[in-house]
Amino acid sequence: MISSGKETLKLENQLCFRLYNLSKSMNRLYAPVLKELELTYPQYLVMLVLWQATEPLKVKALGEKLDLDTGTLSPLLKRMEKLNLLSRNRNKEDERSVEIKLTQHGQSLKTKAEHIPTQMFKVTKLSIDKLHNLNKMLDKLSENIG
Amino acid sequence: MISSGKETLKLENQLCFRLYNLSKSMNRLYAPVLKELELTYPQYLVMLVLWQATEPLKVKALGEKLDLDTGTLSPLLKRMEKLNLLSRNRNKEDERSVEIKLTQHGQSLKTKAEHIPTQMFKVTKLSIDKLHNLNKMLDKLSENIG
DNA sequence: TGCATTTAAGTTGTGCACAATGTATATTTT
DNA sequence: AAAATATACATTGTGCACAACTTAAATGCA
Repeated sequence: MISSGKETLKLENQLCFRLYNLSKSMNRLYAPVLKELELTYPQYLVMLVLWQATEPLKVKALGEKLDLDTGTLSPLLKRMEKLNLLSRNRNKEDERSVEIKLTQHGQSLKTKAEHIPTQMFKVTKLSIDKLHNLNKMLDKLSENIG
Repeated sequence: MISSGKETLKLENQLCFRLYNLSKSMNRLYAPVLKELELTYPQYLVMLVLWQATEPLKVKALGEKLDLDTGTLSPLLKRMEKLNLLSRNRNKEDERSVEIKLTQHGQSLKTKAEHIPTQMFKVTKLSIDKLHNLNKMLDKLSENIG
């Protein structure tokens, strides 16, 4: 039962705590694998977006895809530029925006990353059906609270 | 299909990205509600543990329940002590350990927090059955990767 | 055209997470 | 009992997240 009783304040009953812990667990799971590419987890997410992109992406577009604001993205992208993963250039047509492009090094990392999703899927020990089902439930939840 | 093909590196296909985003969304959902109690989300989790506890908890025990190490907990608990939420005292029997106890103020906040789980449950727009089902799937995943 | 408004990034400050290391106390081993 | 090991917590340093604010360029409109 869901009511304002004794049980509701128990840590173990909180969906948010499960998501918080799973997110941390995932991070820890990815960290050693990504270390081989010298990437942090958020940097990996940026790379995922850029590897898919067919043209330079503005910071704003990146932020929308990753649900991150410039307060997070600006320093993150600066660090990635320093690591020679990408370039940041002011758009000539609109000097407000900055275009993010992979460097050759950044592009070349894609090959080394291609095994990661499969490897991680195996670690979850989920069947493909269960994964799809879970994804669907999480998407629905995202839609409801996002 | 799961294989090392084109699709696997797509951001939208990553379970980890869903969890990462949902965790952030949850945080944002809780932030304004917790602000009324002057708590951050991790501080709220600490309070959930302490509100349930029948005796003072050692930092280590708290860390195990929350899956946080002392590098995170020590400064977090210090901030909470400063906010007059809890006290930190060296154990007389074992000077290595530190006992965490709620202050009266910390204890009194429990009443003000009692509406939060129910309120948050409503926001998710999930049925109780679906919530239980999702919780079960997430616990299973936790067990597999944790 | 001039000025207010909007838009795109960047900056500042706070609070986590966590790896790596340090410090002090307790326990175990010899 | 002395030395080695283990335990509990703290500290340092890096990298996010995000709120709040700033800066500069583009757009809208009187």
